[in-house]
Amino acid sequence: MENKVNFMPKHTILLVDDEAPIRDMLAIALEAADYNVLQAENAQQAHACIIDRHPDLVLLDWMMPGTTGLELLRRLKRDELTEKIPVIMLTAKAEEDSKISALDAGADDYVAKPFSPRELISRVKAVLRRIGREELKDAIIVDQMRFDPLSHRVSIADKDINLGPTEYRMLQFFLTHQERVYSRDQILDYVWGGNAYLDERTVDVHIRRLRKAISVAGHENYVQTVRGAGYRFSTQL
Amino acid sequence: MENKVNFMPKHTILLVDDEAPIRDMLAIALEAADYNVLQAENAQQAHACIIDRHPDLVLLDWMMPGTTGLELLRRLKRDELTEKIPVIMLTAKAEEDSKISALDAGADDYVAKPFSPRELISRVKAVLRRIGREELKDAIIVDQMRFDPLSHRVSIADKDINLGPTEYRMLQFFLTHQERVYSRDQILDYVWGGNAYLDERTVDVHIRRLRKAISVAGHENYVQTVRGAGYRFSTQL
DNA sequence: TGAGTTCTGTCATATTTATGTCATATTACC
DNA sequence: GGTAATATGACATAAATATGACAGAACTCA
Repeated sequence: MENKVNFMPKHTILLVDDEAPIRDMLAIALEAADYNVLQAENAQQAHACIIDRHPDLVLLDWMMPGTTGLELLRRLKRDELTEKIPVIMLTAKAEEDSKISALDAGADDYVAKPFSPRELISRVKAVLRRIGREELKDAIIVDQMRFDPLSHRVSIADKDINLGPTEYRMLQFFLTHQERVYSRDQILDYVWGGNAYLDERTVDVHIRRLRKAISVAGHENYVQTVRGAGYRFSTQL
Repeated sequence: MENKVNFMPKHTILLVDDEAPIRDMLAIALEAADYNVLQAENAQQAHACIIDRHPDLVLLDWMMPGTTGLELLRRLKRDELTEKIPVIMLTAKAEEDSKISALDAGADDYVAKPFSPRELISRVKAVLRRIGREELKDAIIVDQMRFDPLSHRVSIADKDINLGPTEYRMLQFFLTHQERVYSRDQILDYVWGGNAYLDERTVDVHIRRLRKAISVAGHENYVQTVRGAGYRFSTQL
């Protein structure tokens, strides 16, 4: 059955396990559940990948040669850049010890092998749901503009604004990353997701569409062009 | 002879315990008290069952091999989908510790073994009464529409509306979760129950059926399409 | 039991809306 | 004024959603 996804951000999941067959098996299951899957076979690769690609969730094997999963987990939670990325630990046995240390170290959940792909996916879903909830809960208000992720509504001066999906994501990105310039490249990465190979000029067009849409009471001026560098959302005009 | 249910639907109770004899004993008692009983012998089964069948209440044994009852309880309370399902913990000893952790973790009540079936059932009743009162029983009124779960009736402008079972559940879901977008996936989860392998487009069709059914005095406009995200029930047009 | 009815999920098709690219205009900066 | 960067409008195409039809399940009621 073709399960076409609507075009909401496919979630990206990084799978870290030293055994290739297990990785492949899980990757297939996850892809069937419509996630983007990245793979790493050791902690170094995994760390690089996390920095690089910002996966939405990490599935981390407990036992690995070299740096163990637990150490990687600790490292992730120590770094501000990565601490928010949810991690599900995969443990070989239902050892009380590992469970406790994993949760202590900040894992969001753990799954004891052997587990069924279905169970894993329902855990993944649950964690993403929970994280998503915490992150996007609050409405963001700037001047007269109200951005409400829960109801997926944007209004300015109490009047609803109609945004296309891309403009919506773009605005959300800007609102959560104000006062900072982003290159077209970065914007493509964040708003379109890592693997979109698009013309950089496309960003310009969507910037224009966004500006047009929020042109009420001068709110378009918050989306600022930074010549030679990119764009910035700033309340300082 | 089928004993026709009076207008109150039977409550469904999930019984989680690793010892089959105890499960059977309790199941008999609960069925005698006119509940539907589901059973699970470990946390995994239980979790799948909860996602799948949405029981009205869970009776959860404290000690089980593998994932313990407490962990399952925590997991349930962390996930929005399941956090509202009331849980009564069953513990082997009247340890103050477990009592406290259980209630801390969000259990609704606590019964120490050994207990009499009668006692258990009165606890179950009490919890259901409490929860039920908070949740299900009041009619919901939106504009001219009246949704009455007790009589299982929906009317608009005093005229009865005919809904299929799925549309009824969908409307109930929307009415209890207004002003918020839900993806097709989430709607499938909530309205159909966890593991329905259905095409996402099916949601569209039922949305259309629901809209058609409530197309009186413009009430269909409250069911709103949010392009790229899902659907929303909102009284703000 | 079986005929009649309602309900469901899936398709194929229509309709609406969004996307990305271009060609061209405009702007900022030297 | 010249040049490179950005803005803008138009447009073909792609994508998402709406709709109508249909066949098989499930349910009703003799």
